[in-house]
Amino acid sequence: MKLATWNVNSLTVRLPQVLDWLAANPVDVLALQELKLTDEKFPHDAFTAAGYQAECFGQKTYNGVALLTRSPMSAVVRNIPGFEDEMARVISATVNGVRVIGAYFPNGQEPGSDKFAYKMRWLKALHGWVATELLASPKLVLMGDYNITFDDADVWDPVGLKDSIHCTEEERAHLRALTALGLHDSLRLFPQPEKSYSWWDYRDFAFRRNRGLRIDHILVSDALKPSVSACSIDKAPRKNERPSDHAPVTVALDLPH
DNA sequence: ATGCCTCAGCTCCTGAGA
Repeated sequence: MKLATWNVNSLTVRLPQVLDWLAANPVDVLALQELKLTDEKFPHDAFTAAGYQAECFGQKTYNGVALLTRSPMSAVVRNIPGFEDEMARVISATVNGVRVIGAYFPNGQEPGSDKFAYKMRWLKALHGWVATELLASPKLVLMGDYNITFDDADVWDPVGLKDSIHCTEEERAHLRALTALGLHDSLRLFPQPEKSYSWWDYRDFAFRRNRGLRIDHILVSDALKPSVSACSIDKAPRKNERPSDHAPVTVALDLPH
């Protein structure tokens, strides 16, 4: 079973690239973030033709998430139950016995801002909910655009960006609280190239200079960890014309069928 | 550096992203 996550920064603009990527990378599950479109505009037909069913949670202009799967989904849940939120950031479903959560974590803008405070509240709510989910569904994958780096290895300029958004100790403490639930950073279970990032600013030739951050993650639960056989970041779509600023991340699980 | 790109929308500028 292969799963992937990709912040596409407008599905309207990126749909052809998503279809191309799926054709070349026929994963079983793809979590999408930043659709930037409403449910009525979600391209169900295009994904059906590509062999995927979709559950979407759209929103106008900002946010919006979806899950694409080859097998049927059950128990689809939108956002974090019990956490009032105007923004469409989370969609979860059970696929082939695995609980899959796709999430677009808040950006936070700047430490000390209202948006940062919202990010902290959201992270706390996510933690409580995921803890409950793990009890009911030990085989769980939490993947998406976390908008948080784990440590300096995830940052192209750890000195210059120290304590800036995505790199603060407060954000990282929330990320560690998630891993403390028994979740594992899939990418670091395997050797990776030096300076592996999943996002690069559109400006200043950041991709060409590999000035990026690793903020898109796939966390797998204790129960799934022994079955993880690979995890990688696919930089190829970032080289497309009109790319998303994020690259997809893929994980492979060896699960009995 | 109040910049740099990119996207959506009450679209020819602004807000937000990260």
